[in-house]
Amino acid sequence: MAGATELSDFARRWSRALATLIDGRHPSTVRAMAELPSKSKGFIDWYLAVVEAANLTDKRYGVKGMNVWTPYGFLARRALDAVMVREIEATGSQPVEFPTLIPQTEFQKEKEHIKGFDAQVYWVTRGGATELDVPLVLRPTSETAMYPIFQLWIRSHRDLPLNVYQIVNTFRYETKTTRPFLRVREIHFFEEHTCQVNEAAATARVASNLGAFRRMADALALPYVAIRRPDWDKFPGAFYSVALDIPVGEARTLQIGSIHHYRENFSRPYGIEFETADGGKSLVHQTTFGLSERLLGAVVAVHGDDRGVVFPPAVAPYQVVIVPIGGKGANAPVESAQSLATLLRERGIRTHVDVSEDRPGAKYYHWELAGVPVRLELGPREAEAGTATAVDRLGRKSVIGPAELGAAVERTLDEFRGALYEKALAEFRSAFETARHLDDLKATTKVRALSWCGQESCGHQIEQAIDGALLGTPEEEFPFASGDPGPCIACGSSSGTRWALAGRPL
RNA sequence: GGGACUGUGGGGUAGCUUGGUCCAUCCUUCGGGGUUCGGGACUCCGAGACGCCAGUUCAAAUCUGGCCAGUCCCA
Repeated sequence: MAGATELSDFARRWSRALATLIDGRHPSTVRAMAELPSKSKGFIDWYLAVVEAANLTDKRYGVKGMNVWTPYGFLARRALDAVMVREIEATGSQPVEFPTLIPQTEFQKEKEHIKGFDAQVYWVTRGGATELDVPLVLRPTSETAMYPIFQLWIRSHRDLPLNVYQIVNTFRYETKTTRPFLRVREIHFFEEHTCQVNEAAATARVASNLGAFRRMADALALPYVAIRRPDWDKFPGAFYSVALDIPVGEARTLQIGSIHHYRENFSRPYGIEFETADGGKSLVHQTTFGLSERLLGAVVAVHGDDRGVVFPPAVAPYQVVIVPIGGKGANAPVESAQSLATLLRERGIRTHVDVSEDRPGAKYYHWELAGVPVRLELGPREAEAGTATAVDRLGRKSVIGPAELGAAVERTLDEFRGALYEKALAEFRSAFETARHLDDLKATTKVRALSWCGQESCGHQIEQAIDGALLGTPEEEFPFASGDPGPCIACGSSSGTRWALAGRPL
């Protein structure tokens, strides 16, 4: 009984939310207004409150790790998808979509891979009342779905490279605590899979992916570090893995993406072979590149503040909100606001006019919580003069117009993205510190750059000391890891040492 | 997998120790009216909850058991 009531209430709420989207009223509802905890006082409490208060997600769905994408959250996700699609297609990748279910027989072909995922796959074992002869896996990732087909698609070196990606939902039975966007059981997953003619070409594809990610992260104003994971922490079945990590919250790190070089590890069991130019046979070398809604969580975690979410323009559901202001006998200039919105939309700027009954101050708080990059205030006199007051989400105020309003708004958005990046970069830099002794790692509040000889036993000593993980060795230039690293922090040996990073993954 | 804890309107809570004063408190939210509008206005009216099932009892939000859901710690 209670269940039925909840469901209809739920349905009512969301049909109302969708209606507000369509008719241009608030798509998000401010919840827990006065009770946003402070980000500095407890990162995870703040994070959970913010994603709900800004109405990016509804986590009341009754299955652990599976949350509802609200209209507002979905718009952000769609914008994020657009960034990923734009950048990956710019590197010559094409969209595909493979089925959700994978036969056990295919899933088992690469033995490291299955060992790595066995504990966290969902199984489909029945169709109706019939037990399936071959149980089906709900894809945790799509190697084993795609590669039998790649084997059919690829016959000659002229079929290479094969660069394809898909954005689909994948499933992992997480046993740890789940968090909206950061750790979920139904993952909104971007995965590129490529087949290359040889190892060097695959290595070049990894580099190309790093470039694509650089551009995605720029759009999101997210500083990050690319790290080659130690052997014991690479993707199951990979030759090597490069992770994209950011520091987050209280001395934690978050992996926001990964790029893997498989060499022939999968093409061998799946028989992905081609005829070379000289008539021989050769196995393809494969790579993958994975991202997810964690990027959205990272955007919230990195840019958000005590007032709420802060969206970089690229993923903001609304890039500009116009607040018409009346008073002292004058009506709010709604018409002017609407025509300004039309002008901005014609330039491709996602614009919303807030014509709700709230007072202006309440609207400001609302849209700040929702993370809108730029607010345009439009009073009666401004409407007459053709100007507007622009305030960005970092609180920087300027008067724009009367000429070139559209261009001025574009510039404001762009400068906002730049300022957001600078702010994030300053915090990013202060999250790292060099460590010279194992003792430096104890109770650290920083991600540590340190010297490591490459031996696994030393790696584990480091992990124990920091109560976290040896993240690996920087794959790209990194300010805290340049010059001679000195002797290994664990064994003191000076031979073969490299800079490495250690931290505590969230 | 082992252990601990927690479930009260949409969100956050008071009440639980010591059963009755509770047709359940306060804040927020939601619907409606008036008034207001350059940083969370005010006011009036209205809506909305004891996770589920059993048990103890004259009487259960409160005690007991089971289930479900969630959180944290350990492996």
